[in-house]
Amino acid sequence: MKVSSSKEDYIKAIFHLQEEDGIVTTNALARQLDTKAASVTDMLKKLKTQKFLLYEKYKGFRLSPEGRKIALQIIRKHRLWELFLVKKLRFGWEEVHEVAEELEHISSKKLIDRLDEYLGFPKSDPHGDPIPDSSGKVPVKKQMNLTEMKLNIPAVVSNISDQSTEMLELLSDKGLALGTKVEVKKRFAFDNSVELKIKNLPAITISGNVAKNVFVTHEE
Amino acid sequence: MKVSSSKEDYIKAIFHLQEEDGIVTTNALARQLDTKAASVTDMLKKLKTQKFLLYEKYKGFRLSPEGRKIALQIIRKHRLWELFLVKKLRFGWEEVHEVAEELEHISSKKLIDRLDEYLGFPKSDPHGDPIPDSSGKVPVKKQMNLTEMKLNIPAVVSNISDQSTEMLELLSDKGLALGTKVEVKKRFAFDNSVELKIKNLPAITISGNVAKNVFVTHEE
DNA sequence: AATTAAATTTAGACAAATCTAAAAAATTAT
DNA sequence: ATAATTTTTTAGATTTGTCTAAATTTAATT
Ligand SMILES: [Mn+2]
Ligand SMILES: [Mn+2]
Ligand SMILES: [Mn+2]
Ligand SMILES: [Mn+2]
Repeated sequence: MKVSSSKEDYIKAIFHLQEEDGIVTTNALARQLDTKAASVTDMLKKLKTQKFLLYEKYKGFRLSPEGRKIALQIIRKHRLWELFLVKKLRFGWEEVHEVAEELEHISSKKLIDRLDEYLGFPKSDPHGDPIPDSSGKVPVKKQMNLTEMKLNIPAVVSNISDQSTEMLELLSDKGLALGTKVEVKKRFAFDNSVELKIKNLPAITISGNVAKNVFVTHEE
Repeated sequence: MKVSSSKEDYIKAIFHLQEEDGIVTTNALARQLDTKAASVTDMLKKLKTQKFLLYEKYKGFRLSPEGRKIALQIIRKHRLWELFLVKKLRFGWEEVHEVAEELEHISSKKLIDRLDEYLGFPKSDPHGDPIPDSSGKVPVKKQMNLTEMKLNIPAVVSNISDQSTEMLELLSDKGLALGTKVEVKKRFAFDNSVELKIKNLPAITISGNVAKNVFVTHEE
């Protein structure tokens, strides 16, 4: 029972939207997959028939346990390939996604398990996202705030604990948001302030007060 | 101007049949690709429209220069991936073909050139077949099969043209593999069978049928 | 509650790749 | 040179994934 690349992409996108927003809509999925709402509806029906999806028209949908299992396998492959590209083939972390979008559909299970081993059973990909293991279990990713981060390690903003308008305005002005990739370049013990670098932007400095509310993930 | 996986497989198969037999027929192609003659004809028309093929119905066909260029790129990718699987992921040489059949369709040129570099710009794949370089040039290697070898000259097994499971099993049993050093000690004109000596092993005899599928070179 | 707007689904069409069955052309045998 | 056989091509369907335009359902406004 093989799943087409296209179906795999749908399943994966549903999984991600489900994680982020809790609920997934036809339009959101169409936007994500760069396709039309009508095409999405067509595919939802097929995925329902194959039991990857629980779906009742006009009422919404979500992945079945089967679907979830497939999503995690695709995500595992995607992230292992991304790491391979960065670690072994000297790709930049910002250019690997597109290639991994293709590589994730290679079907050999042995290949991906050997790749995992070759990379030393890594816990997270170049963007700091966790890599599900062979059985689909996802390692809990440890978050830390920017005053705790090691220097010069790529990290991704994963959580902002103070979500007051004032804080969000400040972060927005500095170019920091959820998902922003950032590296801590310097830390000043005097006041816990940190100097950050975001790609394509000049270096910025934020106070320790701000830094301790911005959580990031990384690893490996 | 992207070419579908299916078209790439057709182009590659035409290239191989062209090399082996000089001429390619609709039926031979159908057999090779495990499909039907009618499907082949359909595809030939499409490949002609895209100028990858010179084709006149009932008169036969052959790759255009453009088609040949694409074939060599696919073959390059196929063989580099095979070597990667064997050298880096500890796959056996007999199990890589199937996986490479998928990997060869990954489109990133940068990926394949980096892989080439990572593997040290190898000249041949795990089966001893030459790997075209980035520009499509194929390293020439003067090979001869064991029925043509002069007697008592050290040589190295460089290629095995029949890669069926049965053949590989036989060779494995006799102690013959890629890279094995051998000398032809006697040749029997009656049936083209040859007697071989491999270092540290008793002399062995193989039939002319087997011998003509085992190719050797002098250097490396 | 009625109207308007937005989201979702259906109807009908299309391109790609494949198939079966039948027709046409080329080969081989008589 | 005719007839029989093989090879190749066409005709017509099917499957998968996509699209546009129109219809339907749900949600938001007045
Ligand atoms: Mn993908
Ligand atoms: Mn990633
Ligand atoms: Mn292939
Ligand atoms: Mn090979």
